[in-house]
Amino acid sequence: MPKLDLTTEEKILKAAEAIFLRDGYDGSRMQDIADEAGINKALLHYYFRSKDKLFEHVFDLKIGTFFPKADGVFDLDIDFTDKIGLIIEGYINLLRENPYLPLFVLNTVNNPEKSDFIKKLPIGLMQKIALNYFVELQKGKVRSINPMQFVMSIMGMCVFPFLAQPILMDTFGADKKAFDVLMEQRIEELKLYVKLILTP
Amino acid sequence: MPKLDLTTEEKILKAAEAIFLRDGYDGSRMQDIADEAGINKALLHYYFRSKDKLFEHVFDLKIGTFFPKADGVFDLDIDFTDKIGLIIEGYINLLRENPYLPLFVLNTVNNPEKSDFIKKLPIGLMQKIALNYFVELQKGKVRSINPMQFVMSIMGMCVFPFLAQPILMDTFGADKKAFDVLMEQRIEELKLYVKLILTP
DNA sequence: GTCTATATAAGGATAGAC
DNA sequence: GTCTATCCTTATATAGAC
Repeated sequence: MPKLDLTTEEKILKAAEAIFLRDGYDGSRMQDIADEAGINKALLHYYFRSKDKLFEHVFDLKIGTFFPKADGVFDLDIDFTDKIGLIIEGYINLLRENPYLPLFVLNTVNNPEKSDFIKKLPIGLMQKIALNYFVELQKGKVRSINPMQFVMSIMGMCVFPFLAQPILMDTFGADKKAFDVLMEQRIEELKLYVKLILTP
Repeated sequence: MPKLDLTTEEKILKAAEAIFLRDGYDGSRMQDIADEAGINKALLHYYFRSKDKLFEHVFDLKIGTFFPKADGVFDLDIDFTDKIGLIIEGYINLLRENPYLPLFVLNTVNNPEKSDFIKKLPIGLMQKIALNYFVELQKGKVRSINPMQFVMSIMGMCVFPFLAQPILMDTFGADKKAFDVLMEQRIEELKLYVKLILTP
């Protein structure tokens, strides 16, 4: 796959992203990245000095998309339940574009040598959801639950199918297309679950 | 940590499990496993021939615990909702004992070179849940949802916190003990969610 | 900036003594 | 069965020509 209109640095980052996300940090070879980029190994070091540094660049570029992006949602004049629904919809659609991202991030933060990468994660939305939940609870518009447990549940329900994609595809005899359809349908299913959980 | 009352083979398997689960296949070194077992590298090969073979032994030993074990549950004379509740309780308690297991399994099945390990997964319970769900649906005792999506959701809600444990501990400023308490509380929270989702 | 060639180290696997 | 010493391949990283 030629990327002739990109600068060398862009070619490297794009290739590194593909390889690191597919094979993980330990499983990736600088040679594989060079091949994917259509250049040679030495250039990787010329641009990024080391495998570690290259990895960190890739991580920084992708990290913004591990948590759902939904900054404007809480300014909308709709029910809290519908706001959560919009976040879920945006998140699943984002994961459909980046199916390998969750495993990549979770491996990184679970790697004892890379645990300080946790600090890079944008966890603001998680806290924002919990905060807004309490406001709604005061108004008596949502059931009394544990907001941390709720947020973990939302993320788990959105992320897990992508982590387990190979298992699910094998179990259901599905291909990539069928899996994607399943994820598209999942949006409405999860919106329903959220409504049932939150409605008092 | 000495394990003097174990046979050498047991010592190796125990050490290999610890290292493979912590560092993953690619991140693990035969030397690390030997050190952990208190023996030398050569013995690993004497007993298991290769790193690949050793890994497969560890995988086979642990794989039974990736999916919840709950064979007897469906014979009990209780509501379907309560059966699911028992499965969740058993599963989360199992994960509390094996917090690294989900990432280990998911990495393995997502590894292009180990994708045939998927065949080893005991997915029987997943199908059993879906099957029993349809029976209950006929009786009108549960809401009409998509059972596959539901099963994925249950697993995601149970498993995700353990995958994201380092993030959660950092975010909440919690230590291992506090995290474990959070997971214990999670059992009842998830039982509530299931009840709200399934009750017509 | 980009390449080829090479240094240096790490890691899996084996040989052979005990 | 267990050890030390070593082989051999692979991988990161650098040197130096163009």
